[in-house]
Amino acid sequence: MTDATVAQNLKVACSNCNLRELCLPVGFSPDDIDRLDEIVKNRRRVKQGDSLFNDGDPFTSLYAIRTGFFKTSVTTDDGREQVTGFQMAGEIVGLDGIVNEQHSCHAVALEDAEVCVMPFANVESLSREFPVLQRNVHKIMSREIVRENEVMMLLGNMRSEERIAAFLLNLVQRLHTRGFSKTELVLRMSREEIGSYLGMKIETVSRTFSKFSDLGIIEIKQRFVHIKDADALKKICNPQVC
Amino acid sequence: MTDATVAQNLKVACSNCNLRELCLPVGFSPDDIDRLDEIVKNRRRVKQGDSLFNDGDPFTSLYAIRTGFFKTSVTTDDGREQVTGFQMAGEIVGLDGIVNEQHSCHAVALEDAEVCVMPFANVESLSREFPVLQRNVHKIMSREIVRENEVMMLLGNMRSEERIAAFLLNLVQRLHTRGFSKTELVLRMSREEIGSYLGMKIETVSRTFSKFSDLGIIEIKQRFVHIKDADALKKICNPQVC
DNA sequence: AAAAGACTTTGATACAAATCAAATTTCTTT
DNA sequence: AAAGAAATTTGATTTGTATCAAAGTCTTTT
Repeated sequence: MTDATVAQNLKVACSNCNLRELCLPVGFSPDDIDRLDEIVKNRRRVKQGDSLFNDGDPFTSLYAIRTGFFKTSVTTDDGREQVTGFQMAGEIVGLDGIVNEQHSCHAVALEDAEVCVMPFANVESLSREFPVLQRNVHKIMSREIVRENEVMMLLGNMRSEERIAAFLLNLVQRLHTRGFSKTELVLRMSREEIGSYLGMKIETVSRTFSKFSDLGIIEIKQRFVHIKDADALKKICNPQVC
Repeated sequence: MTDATVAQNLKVACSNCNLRELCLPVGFSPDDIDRLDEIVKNRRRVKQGDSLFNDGDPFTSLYAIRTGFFKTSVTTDDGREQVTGFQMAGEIVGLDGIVNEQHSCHAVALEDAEVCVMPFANVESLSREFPVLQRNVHKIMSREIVRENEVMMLLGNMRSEERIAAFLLNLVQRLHTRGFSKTELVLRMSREEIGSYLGMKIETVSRTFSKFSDLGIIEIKQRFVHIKDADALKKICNPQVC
């Protein structure tokens, strides 16, 4: 362990982390709250473009994102990439590694990031002790399953305009939960990565953004997006109902 | 509780269930194995075409499939259905319900089925007591996340022939694990349901089967499939490598 | 500040799969 | 066993998105 890591350890404390409500359970009793800090071993910085873990890496820990933005992706043997998700502060990555004790996807930082390293052995032992933490871990995994169900619906049933609309609404909603604007956002990922996530080619992503812009639904300048008409986006996602 | 349910309770015993290795952890000590039986409250029969649970139903239990075959699906407000998976004996359904304490998908029996009802409260309390069970529950959820990642790859990146090839190989592999043939299977789902799962229309599913049949890769008669050339299917899934 | 490189947008064309349509086969009901 | 309904297959045509191509914009390097 380097001196830098040791120094960081002093700061590691879930008990007064401002993200706690996002990533850990509420309802811990005041007496037990300090025990929660055992869950995090240390923090780790990941530079933009670097991997937090790769397909095939041995699984040891889950990672709670403190700052920064990640993508996760799977790749075929012949080199095709499918982005499986974009993760932001307060979200957990690494759940894919539990089943085979090794990771089956890549997690790459899309901007400089810092994560809390939670050795899975700690997560499991504390979960046995604290039912509220156990329930939280189960909910996090279940949430991921439900999210992926929704992505399957996007990929299997929706046309490209619906996919982009749903994507923008989802991003801005999650950012809003974190205190950011309801209407403005900065895309941390490239058009290519958006396309990979949504099963579209880069040109189609670009054309769809342009179309929404022409229709006055959004303003878009590079990676900056202003959602001018969220209702229109909702209508596009869900044509019959709205 | 009806008399029928009571009678069934007498038979419910994970400790000598022939599916135990599929659905529950190995490595339980002989002393503890009986405790495992507490996890199942009772069994429930589900007729072909009936729902085990529906979107919106309150979540109380996970279900281990004893016999029969299920599909799970999500639906949009405007009525589009996306099949999210097909489940067979030894597999667990209901994980989607944990996060919001209500189900977000439907589970429908594709043939007469019987499931073990595992109240989630029991699963959680026994998990706290038995680390090997806790680990198993985590693995089951992680496996589902990894499976959905693979489906995202199918839907986002693969063409229809690749999807069908991967689908057939996956089904026959899971059946083989359960002691069935490596080369012959009976599809329990309609062409429509296959198409919904794979993001294809029924006509494309049919054409793709016909093409594989013409190429001598499979024989197909209605729902019966004989895989004559598994290597060819693997080659189709993964063109560069094989 | 110029040059090089990466990323994005826009246009023209091609193609895989969807849609529309009809025939065939299988299953269900009487 | 016949009639009707449902599911599946096959054919013809359309269409949404991919592909190919080129121009434009932004970022990084020298």
